[in-house]
Amino acid sequence: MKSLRVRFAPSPTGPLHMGGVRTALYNYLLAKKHGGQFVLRIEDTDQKRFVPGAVDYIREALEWAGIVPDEGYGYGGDYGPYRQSERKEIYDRYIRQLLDEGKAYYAFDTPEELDAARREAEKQGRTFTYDAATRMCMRNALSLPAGEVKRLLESDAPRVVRFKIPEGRTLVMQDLIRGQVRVNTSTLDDKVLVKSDGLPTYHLANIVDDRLMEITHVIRGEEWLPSLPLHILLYEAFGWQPPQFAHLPLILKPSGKGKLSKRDGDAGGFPVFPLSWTDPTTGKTTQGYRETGYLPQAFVNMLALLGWNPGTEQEIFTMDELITAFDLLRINKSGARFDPEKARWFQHQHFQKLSDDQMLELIIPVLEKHLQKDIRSDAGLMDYTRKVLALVRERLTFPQDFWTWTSFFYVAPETYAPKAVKKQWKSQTPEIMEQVLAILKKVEPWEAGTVKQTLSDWIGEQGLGFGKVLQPLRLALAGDLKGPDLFALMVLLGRDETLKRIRRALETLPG
RNA sequence: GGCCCGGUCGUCUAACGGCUAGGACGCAGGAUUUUCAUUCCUGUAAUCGGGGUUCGAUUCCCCGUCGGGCUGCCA
Repeated sequence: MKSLRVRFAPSPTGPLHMGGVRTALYNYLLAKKHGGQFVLRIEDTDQKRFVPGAVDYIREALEWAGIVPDEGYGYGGDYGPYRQSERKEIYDRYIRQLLDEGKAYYAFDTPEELDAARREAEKQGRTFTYDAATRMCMRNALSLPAGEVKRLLESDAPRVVRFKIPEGRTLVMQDLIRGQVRVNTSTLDDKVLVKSDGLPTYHLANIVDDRLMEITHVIRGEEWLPSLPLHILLYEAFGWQPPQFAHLPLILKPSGKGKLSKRDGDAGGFPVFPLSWTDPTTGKTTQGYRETGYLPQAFVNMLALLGWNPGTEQEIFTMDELITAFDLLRINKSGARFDPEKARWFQHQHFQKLSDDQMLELIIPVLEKHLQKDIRSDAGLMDYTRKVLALVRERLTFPQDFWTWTSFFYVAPETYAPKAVKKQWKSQTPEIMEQVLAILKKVEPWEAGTVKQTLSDWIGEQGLGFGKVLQPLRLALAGDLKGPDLFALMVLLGRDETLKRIRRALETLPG
């Protein structure tokens, strides 16, 4: 049995967008599910749009997400080269064949002439199409006298090769996601197959490569659906059996109209790229999911469920579980609006699945950044951090959250949240704190249980109410009215530090 | 404009032509807690419109409408 082969074929015109990662992911999942191969091919036939660094970005992004190609550019394989700019001779051979068989023809119209034709048609309220109805009025090998064509071909006159679309046929095509798609070939135009620079356009290169690389399933974005008839016709022109096609729905903006773009991320404060990207011309950096703190498994899980569902109520998946559950037929037909809130939720779920040690590993760099010192070599600090982490781990979504919840475990507060002070530091508070100070000085042993018991008993005796004592105490220790268990905080800080912080609050805050 | 593809809670989605249209995110309320957060419970809210086919339509067909894509010597 022939093995299933799929490919992801991005164009290196910039950073890979999350929609591109999803396309790669679906290809990968299908390949892994059926023991097939996932191929990475670089479609760089447009040299004008080539962006340095984009190819490396694509590979790094895929690897980060765990979508590792089995073969392709940078991964080896028997079907190379996997970069279209290195395959010109191959395309030349196939285009020669179409030319010889009269299925394609040379055209000499300049960009200016084509522009003029388009404007002219527009004036009459139509759209210009280079097709059976108009091609005899243009300058090409079909309309010009043979001698003139010969002269032009021998000169250095720019020329392109166009595909001669057969007229008046109804094409009935099969799409794995959409079912039957019908199109009449008369609505198609004679697409350029080879540009004046001698390189093929996407359409020709794509068909030839998919054939030569023995691709069995083409899974790509819906924006390619309009060119499916052309591709089918090309396979037919070569006498080849086309692969199976699946056109994925688009990822749409969280709100408003249209498909998700870089701008939406800037405006909505969420990433649209897997990794950060620095534009080589402007030098501007755009944050990626990785740098925002997303776990690759969360990113992948979120992406997988955007347009696909397992048919069960399971939402949290590992890559292996996705591979098992994945099915092309359960991909939706309609575009999916991206929801940044749900992305956060996936991240929270996956972050919580981490072991204490895994979480610690991610938190250490955050801590090092804030404390400006090496943590790993300080066994005491490592041990302390483990204890702090245990207190706050369930409220973390991103590694960076650790510091916002625990800075006061490491650094004494220098200021106190004004709103909290106003609400909890009343006129009788200093007096209460003085007594708390006295009690804490002699509590033995310095353990959460005893401290809590002693303080609670005292509060009961005084008839004060927990809030009146514990809230200002928290304020003194943490600088704000938030955080984990107060007694755990005191024990971890140690008696000296606890007393010190209370005294400082008494000196600083209004008496 | 032309061609093509879509339309179930605000969002992601489930539902052999047959239960009260289910789940998740979000939001609201409640419980727990010394606080914030987490967690748990409850609530919230949908089949685009009109025609058909059928005993019965979210589901099938047609029309309209809305949304999206394409309409380059880009991919």
